[in-house]
Amino acid sequence: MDDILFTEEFKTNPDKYVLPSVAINNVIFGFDDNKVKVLLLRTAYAELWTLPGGFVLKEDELITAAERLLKLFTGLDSVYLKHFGVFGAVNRAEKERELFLNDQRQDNQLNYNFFLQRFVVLGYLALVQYKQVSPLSDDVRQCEWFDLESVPELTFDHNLIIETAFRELRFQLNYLPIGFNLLPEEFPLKSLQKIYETILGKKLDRGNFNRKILSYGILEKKEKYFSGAANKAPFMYSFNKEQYFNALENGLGAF
Amino acid sequence: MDDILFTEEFKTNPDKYVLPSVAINNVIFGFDDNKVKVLLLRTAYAELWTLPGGFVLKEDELITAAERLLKLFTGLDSVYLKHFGVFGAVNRAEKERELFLNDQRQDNQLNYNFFLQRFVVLGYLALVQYKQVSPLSDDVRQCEWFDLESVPELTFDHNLIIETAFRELRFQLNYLPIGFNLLPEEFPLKSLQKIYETILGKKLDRGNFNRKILSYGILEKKEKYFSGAANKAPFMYSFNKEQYFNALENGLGAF
DNA sequence: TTAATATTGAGTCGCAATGACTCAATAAAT
DNA sequence: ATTTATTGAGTCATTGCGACTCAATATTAA
Repeated sequence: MDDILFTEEFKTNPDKYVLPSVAINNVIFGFDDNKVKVLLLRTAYAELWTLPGGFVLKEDELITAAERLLKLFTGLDSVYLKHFGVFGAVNRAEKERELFLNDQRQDNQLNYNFFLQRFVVLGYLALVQYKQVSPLSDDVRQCEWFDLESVPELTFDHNLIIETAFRELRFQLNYLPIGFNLLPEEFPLKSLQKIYETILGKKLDRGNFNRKILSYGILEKKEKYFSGAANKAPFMYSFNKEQYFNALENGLGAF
Repeated sequence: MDDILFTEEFKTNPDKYVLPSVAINNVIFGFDDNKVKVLLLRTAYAELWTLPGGFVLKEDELITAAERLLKLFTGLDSVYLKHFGVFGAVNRAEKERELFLNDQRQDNQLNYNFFLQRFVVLGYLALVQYKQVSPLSDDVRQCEWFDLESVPELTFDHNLIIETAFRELRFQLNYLPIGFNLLPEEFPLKSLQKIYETILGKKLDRGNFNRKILSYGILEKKEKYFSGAANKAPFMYSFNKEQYFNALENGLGAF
């Protein structure tokens, strides 16, 4: 249970339950409306938004901890989740030190002392299907999707963490299950193309893109249609899971 | 100073000086005699070898801690050094738990309790010029180069850490300053080719390799010669640092 | 002096992939 | 009927790559 974090017992005795000075932050990417999205969390203590995150319970494997947090904030399990970097700058809590000074409410102090410690943050990158996520929303915490291009100023060094995660995403574009994890079960080819275009930051030629992506033999054409627009309905496709992961091993070649 | 680690004061009070439950291990790669080498450390407490490593002093940046350790074990600073993974499995100290039980010397016990804690290890990968390294050797600790293919069983999960580092090395071959950091200032083209062949695990055609590597315009031909063998002396080359790092940004294309 | 050895330069050849195109047929909504 | 975007099926020139060959050169050892 993550919610040990919100008990009095944890606040007075955190090192009994979690690995000291180690924290986890998840950069959760989604894709919708032709834009890369990232899931952020409204903090209780300030106007700043923050990355969903938490700590490693003593009995948890690292990846288990990351999965537990992902589940907490999105409701999902078994999605793509991968460590991509560490963040432990000495001064990464400077901003918070000031913010907390301005909030003298007694019952927050214990928490503040805990959060102002120096942590080594393990960054985990998640790729999820936008529509499947139920962003956490309870009395204290609310999650919301943001366009990657309009992420506001965040707590700690979280802006840096997101930048790093996205650079990793771009770098590994041909080695990560990008489409597979970001798109729903069935999708038109253009959606996949848009993902590549967005991440690469450049336009791709439809014919060439289709020629190439289909040549891998990882897609299956469906008979179903998508409707609603004033044009011919595009064919839907789905990934052949087995062949897809097979092909990823060797990389999909560069776009 | 790293050697705080060897004082009584540190042994009784480690959390005062270093970040608790965080450790660093360096996988230090060199290249000599057409083989990839890795620097290992003889442990005081057992026959097993181990990866050079240590802890993060409270005032250290993470990379500073990794650099400090690299310096301690190799005598070098300012080489290529990069985080490549975390290792924090719950059971990663199982092997040591048994080993330590067999050594009941009183003055080792404090140390043992410290090392048997659960740590999250930050893996750093270093590329160094083999000949420039002065492997640490003092009363307690001795470093030695091992061929990557004949690394013995190591402490903890260090074999896994090395495997992961090498996979990263191969994966990033065209994006890392491989040759630049592994080779001496001047070298014959064949040496560079051998590095690529060794890391990729396959033979490359000389003509094609030279054609490609020279096409990047990152190498400068020197007039000097290398002698000693019963054949025409090869030309020596050196990297044009500026153009090299420029080209790396975009990757060197795949071999 | 000669033989053995590995480096070097300068190519060829065919194949596959890529990027930039074009043209026309099709289906769906207004 | 008109507008719109999807779709299929191409072309074409360029580039890069892998697998080659052939001959000249420098060096050491016999």
